[in-house]
Amino acid sequence: MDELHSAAAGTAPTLEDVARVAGVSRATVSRVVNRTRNVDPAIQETVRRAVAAVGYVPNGAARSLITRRSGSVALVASGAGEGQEEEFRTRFFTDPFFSRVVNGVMGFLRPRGMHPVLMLAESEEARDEVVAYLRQRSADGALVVSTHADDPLPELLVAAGLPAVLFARPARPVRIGFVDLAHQEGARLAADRLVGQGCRRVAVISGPLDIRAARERQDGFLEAMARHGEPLVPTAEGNFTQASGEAAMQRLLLERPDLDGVFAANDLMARGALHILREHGRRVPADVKVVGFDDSSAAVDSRPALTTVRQPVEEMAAEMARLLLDRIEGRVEGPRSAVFDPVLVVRQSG
Amino acid sequence: MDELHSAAAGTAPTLEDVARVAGVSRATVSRVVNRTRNVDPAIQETVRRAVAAVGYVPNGAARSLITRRSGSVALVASGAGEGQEEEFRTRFFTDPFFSRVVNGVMGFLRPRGMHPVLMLAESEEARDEVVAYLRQRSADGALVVSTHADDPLPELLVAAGLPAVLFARPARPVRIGFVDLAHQEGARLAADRLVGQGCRRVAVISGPLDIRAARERQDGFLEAMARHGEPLVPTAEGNFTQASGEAAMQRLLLERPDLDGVFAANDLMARGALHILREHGRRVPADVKVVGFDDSSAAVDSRPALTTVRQPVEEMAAEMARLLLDRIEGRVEGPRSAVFDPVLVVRQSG
DNA sequence: AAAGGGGTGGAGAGCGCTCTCCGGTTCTGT
DNA sequence: ACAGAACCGGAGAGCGCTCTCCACCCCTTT
Repeated sequence: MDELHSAAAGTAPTLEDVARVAGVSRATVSRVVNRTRNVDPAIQETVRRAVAAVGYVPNGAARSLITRRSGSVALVASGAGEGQEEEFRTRFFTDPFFSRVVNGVMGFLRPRGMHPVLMLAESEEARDEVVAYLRQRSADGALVVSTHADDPLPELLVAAGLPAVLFARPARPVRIGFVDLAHQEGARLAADRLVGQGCRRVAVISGPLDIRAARERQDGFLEAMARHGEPLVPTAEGNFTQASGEAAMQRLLLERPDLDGVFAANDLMARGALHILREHGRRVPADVKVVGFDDSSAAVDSRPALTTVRQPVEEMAAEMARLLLDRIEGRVEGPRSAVFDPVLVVRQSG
Repeated sequence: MDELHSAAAGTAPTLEDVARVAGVSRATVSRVVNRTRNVDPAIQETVRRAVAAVGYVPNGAARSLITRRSGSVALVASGAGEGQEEEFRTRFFTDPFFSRVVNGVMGFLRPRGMHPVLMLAESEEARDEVVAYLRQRSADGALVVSTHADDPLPELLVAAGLPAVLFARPARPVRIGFVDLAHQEGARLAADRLVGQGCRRVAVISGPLDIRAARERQDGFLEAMARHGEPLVPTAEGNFTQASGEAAMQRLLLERPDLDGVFAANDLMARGALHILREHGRRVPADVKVVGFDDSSAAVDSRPALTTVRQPVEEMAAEMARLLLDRIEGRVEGPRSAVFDPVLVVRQSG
């Protein structure tokens, strides 16, 4: 009640107010509130009562002015080539990948009292804003989900001495931490599966080859197929959207009408392939087997449900957050990284 | 170069440093940086040069300590009944709805130099944290995406006198702004469409009926069907996930094997219905017509693509952000709201 | 019993910024 | 030509907090 009253009074109570009510000094109240030093239990109780009475909540700005910590981290969606900003945004937000990253990051940050601030860095202006935001200490560090190979943001952050961790290994070697997946290994799992299921004429729907992960998935797959004695595998490039997967599948069917296996570099494109295959009268998995990548919600939602290579995005995002907090809180010095192992998840499509 | 140098020196330059280099007072630098009052052009130039030379970026905490603005707003996913926290999170993050809200909110906030901080309020503890976060002025207001009817968060925010706007009209009348859709009207569009396409035996897959929007969509549909002389329409309740839509469709087919039209309260459930219908040998739209709701990415991705009722989530989210900023910046006094009109989007499924 | 040590509360100095005043200069009006 | 207004830069007070000292008390040690 008092709380509401003082809130309605328009002027939020300060440490000073609590101190006056409790009959102690500002410093003592601060110590009780932050559990920063031993305080006489009786006084502690008095202070807590006073805090409750006036409805005190510490002012974040005043606190972070001196602690030099904001309690939040920037979660940055970075990438996009020149003039593709709009496309980047819609693609990024439509992909289940985004939600999974957010979910994983929040799962880690929340119990630690930290919060993610969403930012986009799809243009030079936006990148500068991200750097400025961090430099003005509005966030303690950055989690960067970088898609494009030649994204300049990681290097900008490193140059400015700002704590940052990437999702995906940077294209050029930069002194920065990251989490990543063993994409090639994942692609190998897909290849082994298709071959193991008796496929002899397989094809690949790749992601944009200027994205490292997309290239690694393709390379890993082709390499594994070569080892299986199939050096000639037709490929078609998509951009990780379902529509692009559909288009790629169309092209592959034209090129190789008798194909009996498809590896798509993500589930969304695999789902597109499924649609096209059905339209062309191919039964999956009877006539053609399809293996996706990611194990996103799209894999479960597809009919037939997708056999896919699991990328543990939530765990990776959580680890990314952990690496960043370790940096921020000074537990580690140099950049640290973690590479996760993919797992094959067998469902109906292959 | 200087910029990098001073950054590397570990101690960020302050207004004082810029003032010294420029040979003016702190106040003048502040005025130039903030364009807050006219300053002699020559001095402006000198100051700007000094700012660039030392690589100055204003400290956010110090600034917001005095301006009482943080430059960010909380974007809160609120709801979840007792003990359903986990389910709430996965459902929320899997639904394309979430991404669309984020996209719309960012589109509006970004040009205005504001940033969304993601928060979850699926438990009492989490709700208190959200309120505390706002009371400590770490965010200037809250955008609340509330799913559950008896969500206490809106009232908590109002009671604390905090600026907030909801996505969806609150269940109980609360003095708070919101954006919403004319759900009943949207459902009517769906009913008219199905009847207009010759459907005589239609069924409804509804959302969770303790969610206001879900109930309105169902009520609106049933009412419209009654007006069309079809008072008896079988319904099955889902929870807005594809899996629940599949289960609901199964039940409806059992109850009414001869149905020729289905209205699903969102696209995800409609997609589930599509799958079940195909498994049961029903052709869409030849045998059964299906109309969804939302016009999310799921509508476009489905085969056949969904005829659906468009909810302009991005625009609504942007409007929600606009209403909040109006409140924060004191342009309006009381809570203001906006209700959007749905539009029928015709594709293949109905 | 005197000296030393650990624990606890208070005083006070800032963190880096904005903003109100104030004094000085230049412009306007009569 | 002179009063008054308009304009512009500087000084200085604080926003609300944390944190370093310092003073004090009580307990231990010789």
